[in-house]
Parts: sequence; C-alpha cells; structure tokens
Amino acid sequence: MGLADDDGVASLSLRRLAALLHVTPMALYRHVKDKDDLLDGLVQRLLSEVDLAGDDGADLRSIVSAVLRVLRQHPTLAEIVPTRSMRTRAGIDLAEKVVGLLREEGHSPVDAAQLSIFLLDAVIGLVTRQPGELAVADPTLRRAMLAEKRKTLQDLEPEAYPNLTTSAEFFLGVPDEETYFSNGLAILLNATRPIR
Amino acid sequence: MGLADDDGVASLSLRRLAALLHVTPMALYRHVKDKDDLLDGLVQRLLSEVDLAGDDGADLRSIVSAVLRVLRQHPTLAEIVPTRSMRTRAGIDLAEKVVGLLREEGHSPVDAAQLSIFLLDAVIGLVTRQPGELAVADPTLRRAMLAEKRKTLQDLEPEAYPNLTTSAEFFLGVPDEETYFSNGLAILLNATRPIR
DNA sequence: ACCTGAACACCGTTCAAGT
DNA sequence: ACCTGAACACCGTTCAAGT
Repeated sequence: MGLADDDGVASLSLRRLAALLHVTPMALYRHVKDKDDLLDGLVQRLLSEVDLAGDDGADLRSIVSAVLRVLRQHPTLAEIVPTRSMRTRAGIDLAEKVVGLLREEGHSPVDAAQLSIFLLDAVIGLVTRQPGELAVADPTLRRAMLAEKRKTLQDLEPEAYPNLTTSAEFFLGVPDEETYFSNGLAILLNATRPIR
Repeated sequence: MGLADDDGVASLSLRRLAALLHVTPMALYRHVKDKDDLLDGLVQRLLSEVDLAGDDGADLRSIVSAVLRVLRQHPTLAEIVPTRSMRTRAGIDLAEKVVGLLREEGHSPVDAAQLSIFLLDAVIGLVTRQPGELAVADPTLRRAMLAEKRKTLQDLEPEAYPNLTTSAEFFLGVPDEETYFSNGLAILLNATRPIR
C-alpha cells in the first residue's frame, strides 16, 4: 500500500515489493495467489476502512462521503477499486448497504443495483479525475505534463473555444478542493433523485 | 484499434502491433513518439467519430448518447478515454461543446467544467462497468470469472445480504442492454439538473 | 524517410529445489 | 511452512547502423 501511495499503482510490481521486503519475487507466491490477488487484497484493506456499522452507514450521503474520505487518502489506489470491489468482502458489504439505502428511497431492485454501481464508480471518478491531479508519481514529469496541458488550453483561440477558455483555470486545477468534492458529492446524489 | 477490440487494450503492445505489421518494434517509433502517443491517437480516432456539427451536437442528451454509441463499439478502448480525452483535438472539441451546452443550461463556468468531466467519465463508466461484461478477452477465463462471481453472490446468506440477493441477477448481467444504457443516460443527465 | 539489430532494464509466472 | 535459483515469455525504449 505504501508502495502504491508513494509511486503510483502502476509501479507496484511483485518484484519491487519483494525487493522492499528483502526477499525474492517468488517468495510472495506463498502469501498471494498472483498479482490480481494482491490487488484484491489492497482493495479489501481500503474499503474495510469504511465503517458501515457506525456513522458512515447512517444514510446515502454519509456513506458515499465516507468512501470519498478513504479514497482521498489513497488517490492512486482509487482507480483499481471499481472492477475489484465486488471481489472483496468489504466491497460486498458496502454494496449491500448502498443497495439497501437506495431501496429504502423507493428504487426497484434493478434500479438500486444500477445506481449503486454508478455511485461507487462516480465517487472514484471524483478522485481519479480531479483536475490538476495527474496520476503520475514522478514530480518533474508531472510538472511537465501539467505545463503541456496549460499550454494546450492557453493556445486555444477564444473565438473557436469560448467555453473552454472561460473554464480553463478549472481544468488545470480546482480552485478549492473541498468545494470541488462537496460539489461532486452533490452531483452524484442528485443523480439518485427520482426522475419522474 | 483492431488489436485492442479483439484482445483488450491490456494486450495491445508495441511489439504485438509490430508483429502484426510484419515489422520490428523499433520501426513504430518513426510513426509514434512512444506508447502513450499511440494510445492518444486511438482516443483521437475514437472521439472523432462523434459528429459534433451534425445531429450529435443538438443538445446534451444527444451528444452524451452519441459518445455512448461510439464507446459501445469499442468497449475495451473506453477505459483509456477519460485521462486522455483532453490530450486530443477531438476530446477538446467535445469538451468545448459539452461545456457550452451546460453554460446554456445556466451553469457557472466552474460548475459546467466539473459537470463536463463528470458526464464524460460517467458515460464511460456505463460501458466499462456494465454488469456481466468483464474486460477480459480470453473467453474461457471470462466464463470462469463470471462463474466465480455467480458463486460468491449465490453463496451470500439471504438474512445477512437481503438486498444483494434480491438484486443478484442484475450484478451478473443486465436483463436488457438497451434499458440498461437508457437508464444510465437518464441517471447521468439527471445529475446535471439544478439542485436548489 | 523508414527500417533493422542488439542490448538494457524491466515485467509476471512456473518449476524444481532447498531448509 | 517458507524461501531461493534458474529460466521462460513477455514488456517499452535507446542507440547505432543500415538503405
């Protein structure tokens, strides 16, 4: 987990992990079936930090924002959660809770299931797609990529791209992180309101 | 693109592509800066299929569903779009259009920008996270993973997991694809409605 | 302009063997 | 039970060299 947090999930390899533990790569296979199993374990560990029995599970808003809180502490790990959550106990417990709360709001079994997938996916999107936060560990490369993006946006002719030039600052980095995330939460929860 | 469509974007390597073209891996570097550049090119090609000037750009619903239509033809490629869209001309044009339409609906520059990122991210989520559609190319492995998921869901005790057992069928595969996607679109567009 | 050959520094994983 | 050594089949990428 530390490895992923520090250098990004992309650079988390069995070989690097083994080196960190002063052990050969093959030694890990005694503790983990394969790399997928390792990643599943990380997701389990992450999602188990959400305390469904306590305040986190009070209502839809508090549970989604609890997930957000946990993800923000491990932004690089966030991206591996969506496809793996249901492969872990903690993910299944979370889904049970969220589907249940959606049912209580009057959604059908199918709608509640679809909305639960949407909610988890979208709250992760808030973290992984936060403007200005590229998932690149190397700080000099990061800066270079952001500078490149700044240049592309600044080079847009305002006549052809009036809206992007007006909103350019936001795409390069949110003005305020807390506002960004609370807005994001509002958008997500808004999506669960009945349409008709 | 064919390589990614057939075997998944994970198995798209410069070396495999080179072999397919009967050429050494190094020959590709004359046409592409590196692998990132290749993937950016794929996203450009994909997103340029959305015809912003025509009917696709009429309103928010038609543009988002146009993106969905394109993504559904290349489901495995969908996952690389979010982080790369703004690195391509087509992605920038798409963003300009979407932000513009959101501004017309009365959203502020910052809100419109955040919502545009959300919309593109979430419509991609509909494709990449479609229940029953694991992004695994190998058909026998696919079946095995789905069978495993079926087993986990069926083994849940109904007393402890009443909601997941009720919605289990959906998590294993959507009852009707068209309903799934039109519901998904409705959820997304619902999120853009004013909150207050 | 376009391609090749050889090499480097990485991956995940299997298999047999050690203590 | 836990770890090692050697090997296999892959990666992306650099550098020098060919036509």
